[in-house]
Amino acid sequence: MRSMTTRDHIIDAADQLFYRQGYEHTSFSDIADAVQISRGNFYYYFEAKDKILDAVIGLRLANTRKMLDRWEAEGKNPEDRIRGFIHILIANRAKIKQYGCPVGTLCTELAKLNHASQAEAKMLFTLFRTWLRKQFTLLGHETDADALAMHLLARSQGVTTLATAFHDEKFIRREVAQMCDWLQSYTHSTES
Amino acid sequence: MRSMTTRDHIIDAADQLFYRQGYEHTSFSDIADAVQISRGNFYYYFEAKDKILDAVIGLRLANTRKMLDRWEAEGKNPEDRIRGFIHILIANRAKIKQYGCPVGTLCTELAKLNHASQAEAKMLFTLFRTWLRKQFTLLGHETDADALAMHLLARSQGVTTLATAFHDEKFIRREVAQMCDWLQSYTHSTES
DNA sequence: GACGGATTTGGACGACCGTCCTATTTATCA
DNA sequence: TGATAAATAGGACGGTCGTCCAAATCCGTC
Repeated sequence: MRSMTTRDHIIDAADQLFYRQGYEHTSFSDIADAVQISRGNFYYYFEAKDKILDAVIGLRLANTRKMLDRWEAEGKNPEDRIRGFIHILIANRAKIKQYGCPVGTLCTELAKLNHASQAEAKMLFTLFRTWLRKQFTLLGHETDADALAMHLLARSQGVTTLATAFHDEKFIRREVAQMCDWLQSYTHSTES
Repeated sequence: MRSMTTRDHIIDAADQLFYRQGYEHTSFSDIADAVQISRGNFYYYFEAKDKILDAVIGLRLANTRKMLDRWEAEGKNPEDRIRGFIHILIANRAKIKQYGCPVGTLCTELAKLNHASQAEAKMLFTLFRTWLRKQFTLLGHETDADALAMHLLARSQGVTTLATAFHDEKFIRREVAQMCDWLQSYTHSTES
């Protein structure tokens, strides 16, 4: 269907604009300009702005799930997979320096707007949390797997916030190395 | 001067509203309602919205400096002082759960708006960074004092982001305890 | 009590917002 | 090809935004 294509284009454009400019600061005109459709045509696909946000979150959830599944398939062992997670900071360092983490910044913005879709956005975090918890469980840390997952998530989030504020790429690399060390010490300390 | 009082009231109200709702999402009407003045009176004190933001940042800078000076005077030793920094997470846990960190969220928002006052907002982070660096230097970690300061800042920021997303107070306490452990291991490992 | 500057008021302004509506174009298929 | 539906265009709408301004009010001073 061609309509699906247009709809997807809208969601894609909104996804990027919400990330770069924030949800509220992005207007219909911004999205319409990016997709090259008229502003009015918009309501043929979405009845309100909130619905686009929900669609964008849905897209991100789907993409995140796909990515985590891929990591699950490609990573040789839990340690490698977690290291893969840590390294998104480096892979996305350019965008992170400019706009921060797409998940963290969206959740923070929605919290300030007291927006109805906070729960859906939080689900993005939950996806990573659950996945990381699983990896730590596989590493033999059943009892504190969730705490370790949250700890790693927090470390990553903190790095993105400061990297954005200071536009510091070396800082990202340094912290990533430290997180990998932390991970390694954790995986080996229980092996011995 | 009575005019100073009104001006200060405006800045105070804007400070709180910017924190709770975000800068862009806060309108002149919101501030005027909070201060109980007419919307038009606003421009007698500030020629544009940007100027209020600058004033708010200036207020936060002054308050932060005062706080850091107080910590400097009250803390018995560098370790105690850093522990004091870590514990703001617990002292402000209620607000953090709702709105995140005032510094981090402002910097992130301004980055997305590509706002001219990004540098001033970043200075808030620099204040903490410099202060922490000094404490770590006093602890005998001259060479990596700045890296340790940034590390601790990042850890704190990450905790605030996740605490806001998950509204989890226990998580804050757990991470604070961990950060204190981390600090302690750092202070004692070089003493021996 | 009258003057004059400081302060405050409330509304006007243009611009943009999200939303909605009605033509018009495009595609589908009997 | 003509009828029908899907898709698009573009402007109208009410509201709110930041901004500006002229009039009204306050208040210390002579």
